[in-house]
Amino acid sequence: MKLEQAAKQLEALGNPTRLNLYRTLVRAGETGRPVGYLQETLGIAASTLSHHLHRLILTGLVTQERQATTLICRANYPVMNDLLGFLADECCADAACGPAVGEAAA
Amino acid sequence: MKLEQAAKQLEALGNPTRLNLYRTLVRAGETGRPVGYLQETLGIAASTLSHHLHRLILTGLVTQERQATTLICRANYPVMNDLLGFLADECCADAACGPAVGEAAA
DNA sequence: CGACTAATTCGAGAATTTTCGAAATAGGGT
DNA sequence: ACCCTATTTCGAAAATTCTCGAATTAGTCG
Repeated sequence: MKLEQAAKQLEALGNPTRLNLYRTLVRAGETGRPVGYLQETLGIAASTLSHHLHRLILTGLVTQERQATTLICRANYPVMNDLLGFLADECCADAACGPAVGEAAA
Repeated sequence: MKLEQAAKQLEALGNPTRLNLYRTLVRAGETGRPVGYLQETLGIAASTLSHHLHRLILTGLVTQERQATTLICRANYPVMNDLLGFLADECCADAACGPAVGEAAA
């Protein structure tokens, strides 16, 4: 069920620490960021970061790739777009949303 | 701080029951839905619904308006769009997102 | 192979969330 | 004014989350 998955992803993003973490990765782009760098940047315990990272990975929002001794984390853009699509999905079905559907005129 | 607010809204949507509730309202559009209708549709205790509704209202995602004896609930589209904007914000700053930014070529 | 660094897992306590039923409140119509 | 229905608030139990430090695992480089 798609709703369950979307809820899991939203929940994953619905924590200040994790949202901050995720945004850092989104900004980093394809380059990604090593776990250690994130730990210093965010200023949280390594175990706490690992926990949050794990949650983001479980939902598919973040991926990891080994590069020598460090793990590079990256935002998974397609998954994010999917989620955005899900949210925007039924929106505008009744106007009052964006200026691109029915134009109910002002 | 915007991030805190976004996290609160995402957290509000990050619960299956609430996401379901919210989507129902999004689909309903400007018409909105009475609390009682939602309660029957979702099949949860009235007090539980009230609690979830309260959270969505606190974050600004949902609004209520009295209509005689019933309360009409509506999705707050502008707030949702704001949230979507926040998420999509720094995305695409590094390509790999949509087919419309940098085209880093394969 | 040995040692060193990077990161995760374990264990645990405090705080928050989720859910419900019962009781209280709110507002309107008769 | 009174009652009736719609909704919220109260109180409370079970489950989950968040955070940390200590110990462990993973993998690389010499």
